[in-house]
Amino acid sequence: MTGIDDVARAAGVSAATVSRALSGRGRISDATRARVRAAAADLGYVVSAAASALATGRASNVGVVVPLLDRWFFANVLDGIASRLASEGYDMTLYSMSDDRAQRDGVLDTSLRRGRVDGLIVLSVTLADDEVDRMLALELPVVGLSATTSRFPALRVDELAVARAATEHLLGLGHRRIAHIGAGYAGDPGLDIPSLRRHGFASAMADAGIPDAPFAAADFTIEGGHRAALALLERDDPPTAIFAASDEIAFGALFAARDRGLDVPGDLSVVGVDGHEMGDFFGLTTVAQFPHEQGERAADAVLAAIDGRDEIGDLAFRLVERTSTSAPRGGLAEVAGRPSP
Amino acid sequence: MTGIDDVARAAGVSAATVSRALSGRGRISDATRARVRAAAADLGYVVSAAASALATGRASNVGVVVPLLDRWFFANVLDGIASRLASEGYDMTLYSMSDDRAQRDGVLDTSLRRGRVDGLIVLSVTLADDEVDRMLALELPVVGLSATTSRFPALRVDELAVARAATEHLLGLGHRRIAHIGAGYAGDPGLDIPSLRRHGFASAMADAGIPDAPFAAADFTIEGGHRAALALLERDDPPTAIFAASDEIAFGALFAARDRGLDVPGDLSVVGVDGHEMGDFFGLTTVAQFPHEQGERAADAVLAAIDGRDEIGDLAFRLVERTSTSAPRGGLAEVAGRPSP
DNA sequence: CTGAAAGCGCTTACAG
DNA sequence: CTGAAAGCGCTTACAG
Repeated sequence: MTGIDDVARAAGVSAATVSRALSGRGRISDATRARVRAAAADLGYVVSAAASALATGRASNVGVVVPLLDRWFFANVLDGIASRLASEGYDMTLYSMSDDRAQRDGVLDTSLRRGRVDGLIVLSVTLADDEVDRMLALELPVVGLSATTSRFPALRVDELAVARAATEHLLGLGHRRIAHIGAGYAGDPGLDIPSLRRHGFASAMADAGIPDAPFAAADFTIEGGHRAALALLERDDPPTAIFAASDEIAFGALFAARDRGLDVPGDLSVVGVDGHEMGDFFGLTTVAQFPHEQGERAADAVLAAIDGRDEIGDLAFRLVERTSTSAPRGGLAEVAGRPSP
Repeated sequence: MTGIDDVARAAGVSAATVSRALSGRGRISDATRARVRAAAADLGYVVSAAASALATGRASNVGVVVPLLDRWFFANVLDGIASRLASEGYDMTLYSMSDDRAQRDGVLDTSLRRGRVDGLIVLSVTLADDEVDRMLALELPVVGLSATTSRFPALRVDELAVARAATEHLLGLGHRRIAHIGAGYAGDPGLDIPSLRRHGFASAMADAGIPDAPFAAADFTIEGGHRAALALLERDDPPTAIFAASDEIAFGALFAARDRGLDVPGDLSVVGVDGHEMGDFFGLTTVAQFPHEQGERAADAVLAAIDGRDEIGDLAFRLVERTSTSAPRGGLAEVAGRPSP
């Protein structure tokens, strides 16, 4: 491999000067800098990551702690992180935290302690308190993305507002019998996403004068949504609209409507959350989140944190109206300028 | 940060001995080894990646070159790679090769040349010849996964056999009017996956005495499959079965059948390829591949290559029969023991 | 089996 | 603006 001395020789300067020319740090004449850079490009020389890291204490590498690495959403987040990091000259190494105890310990107690990274992005992994302790003990800048703990800074979307946006969209169309499919109150109700969405739904409904809006529990899958929606549709007063806590749940609800011979949106309106890549095909109205952009934001935030700056803030979302929602059949939709009684 | 000298002091030995005890290399008494390891565990000491890499020339890190990091399949492959690598003490850093020219150059000419990795796994990125040149110039062990070049070793599934399995499943059920939806002949027909699948289909049909089986082109999406299937179903002699080159295409075909009021599998059988996570919900018969296992195999293969060994071989696939395929209505299915005329 | 010492390839005060 | 030299934290022949 060609090293710094080869470049120094080719450019007729010392290794120190090569280092300065390439890193941009320290004063150096424009002429020498140009000569050195040309020589380096010529020889295809690139600074060794290990030597540079050892000498400076900076690894130019960011770790990303991910849950089961197999969800559509996370893959998109990763892509966003990677693209932003790359443009700043950082690499990205992945640490996957599954449910396997030994594996998690390995990540926290060994992998992450090797000093390979300058900072950490933690995607929404659910961490036990002692795991957070160990992560903080690393003394590394940490940025969470929808983290389920508040012990390190995290980018979040305002999930209460997300749920309100979906619910108010339905209310605005004239629906009153609106049901929610999601998960029950699980972890910290102030941070747990399913809890926040359910809470946002309930409070939007209450504000509209509908205190006990129906709820059905489901895990975040098509199957779960399908089953829950079927149950909801069998009630004596079936809902005219469903707010599903995720797009996959919503897909399940859409299938349930077809199975029951219901027209969407004529008989049943459905709105989801996520912006799933298949949503367009299903014509699903949804509150889209932007995983790729979230990844970029997270990358910017760690880089800022590594730099001692703070770039924590709220993440965007947007209601995307498609064909799965409309006014209820025979419903009294509010018409602009003619307020309902 | 606690360093090797702290451990040496605590254990009452030299740094050299600590290094030997922790790495397992070099002779050392059982007693000292135990004492050193205890001291290290006590202090939470872990060898610095940078220092170790610089001293040994080994980074204990594998690079994974990935295409647009946003497909379900790749996410699963990555998960497989990560889990296997982690258990061998290796980290995994990702290099994403999008369509952006500058970004690809950055990966090939800079990131990968930093010496951060001991080996490379290349997921099915389509590489230009000069890009392959530059990758080989790295002089790193490289293992491809379904690579579109034969200039480095790669793990592959026998795509001809995959297509035959799907087609023969349909033929065995008694279908004769079988259509294929896939992509046209694109790259190297001997390596390009869509081409191989189409070719496998055509040859299985030809072997069954059906030379010019219908084909419709589509990109590998639900929309593409939907459109192509609709076209196929409008023919004078619509197919009784469709072999789709991917599960997403197959989903599109399933939707097309519903749109046309066709019963699946009564009026139309559909078989896909992939083992998509939603396949079960759709009841889709498919030729499943195993992305997680593929990832593990790829990890094993680079590790072997780093070690100078060869572990290249074929990847598994399996026909998974669900409810989207059956004998054609009124078709003359072969009955066991009663061969058809 | 164990230690002292050189060396891995850079970076950065320190001089000049 | 530029160079000589020490140092980053390990590993590994070389002695003993």
